[in-house]
Amino acid sequence: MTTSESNNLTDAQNELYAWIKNYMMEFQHSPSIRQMMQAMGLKSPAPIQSRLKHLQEKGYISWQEGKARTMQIVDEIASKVPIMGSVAAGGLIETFSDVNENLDLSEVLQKKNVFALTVNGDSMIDACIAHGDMVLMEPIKDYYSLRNGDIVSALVPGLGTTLKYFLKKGNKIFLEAANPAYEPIELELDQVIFQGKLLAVWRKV
Amino acid sequence: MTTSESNNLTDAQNELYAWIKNYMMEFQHSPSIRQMMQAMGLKSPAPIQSRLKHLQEKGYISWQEGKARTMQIVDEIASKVPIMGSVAAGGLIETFSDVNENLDLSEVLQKKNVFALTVNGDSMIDACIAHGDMVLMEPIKDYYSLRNGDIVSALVPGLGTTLKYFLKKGNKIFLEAANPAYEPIELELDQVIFQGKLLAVWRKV
DNA sequence: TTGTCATAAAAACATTTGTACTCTAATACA
DNA sequence: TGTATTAGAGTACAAATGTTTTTATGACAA
Repeated sequence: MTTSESNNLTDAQNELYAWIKNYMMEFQHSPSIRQMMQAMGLKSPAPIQSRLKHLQEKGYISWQEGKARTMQIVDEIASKVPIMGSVAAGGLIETFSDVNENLDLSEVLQKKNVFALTVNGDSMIDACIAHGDMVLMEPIKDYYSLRNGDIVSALVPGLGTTLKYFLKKGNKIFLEAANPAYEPIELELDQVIFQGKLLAVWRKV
Repeated sequence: MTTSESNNLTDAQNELYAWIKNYMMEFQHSPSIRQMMQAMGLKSPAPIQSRLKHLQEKGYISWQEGKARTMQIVDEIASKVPIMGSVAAGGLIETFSDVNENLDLSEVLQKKNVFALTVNGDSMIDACIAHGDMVLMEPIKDYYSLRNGDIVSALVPGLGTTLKYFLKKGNKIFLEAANPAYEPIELELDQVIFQGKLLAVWRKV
């Protein structure tokens, strides 16, 4: 039994596990044993079964016995992460409690036609949106669904696309930065195209 | 053909589609036709076949012909979002280009044992981590893997868990806030337990 | 060597499962 | 009212697939 990784899997098991995760991520369903057989360069399904059994015993995967392509990756996969509690950023009071909630990122991603934009510049820095952040946006179906204070990406012809607070006063529209160094932009409704409304911010360190 | 939703599906198709999405989200694999049949309260697979065909024709799902449980939801599901370009937050220069990259949140989530914490307070505000944000953390296997400048969640016995910059100077460890209003905490190595290292920040609006 | 263990191949088997076909009931429409 | 269309039930079938069994091979320790 040769192991090279720091987990408790053999090389063969590791290779299979990695392949499975990849396949399932790409195709949204489980591969069949014969597919895995081919991918691993084997000529019989038996070795795969054995490896799968080990992976299952060690808690990496599970499946419904006798049912085709019913594997599951046991890991909290995809978009759910356990919330372990809260950290004080200041007060130093809270402690790790084993709250068993999950942060579900897919909640946001499931909306129709969500798209992402890379943030360029620091005009929204006071809203804690920094240069390099990814903002997840929802297409704006209806101008009237916008509320004062929403953060929107707006296309101002001749100027480009910008991320700003939306503010409506009477017939005027103001695009305000969250950084006092930038002046608000005053516009008529027909001078601006609203592309999206901010749903979430994502920053990878 | 009775439709009630705003999309172009019949009620029956809508119900099935919703059920499928749910099933696949929960089990990480495709249901079989007979499972759908039961879930829809039908006694024959034919109607499901027909509904699936319609869902496929309208671009909602796809599958590999003849292969069991190989459905896919066509939507950008789960953790990938198309990156539509960049927005100026300041300069007003960039324009929507149809860059065809994807923001892949799962890249971070795939790491082992990632967990999330709710941020309490404003001591990291200058690092653009605000009260209420969720921080995604990676467990720290090895103290020596920490680099100066990493953001860590640390348990200081008697004080609690806190989110701070990690800084090591000689034998001393400093936990520094990203807010000048807070004093750095000076500690010995054995006075602190490092729980996690910051991978990403998530803020839902 | 000998025996044990794990892995791989090969073949066979039973079940699950997608698909196709026919028939009936319900519905829509002229 | 009658006809066309659609949805559902029932059945049958072939392919895909998980599972089992038997045998062979190589590594390793006694």
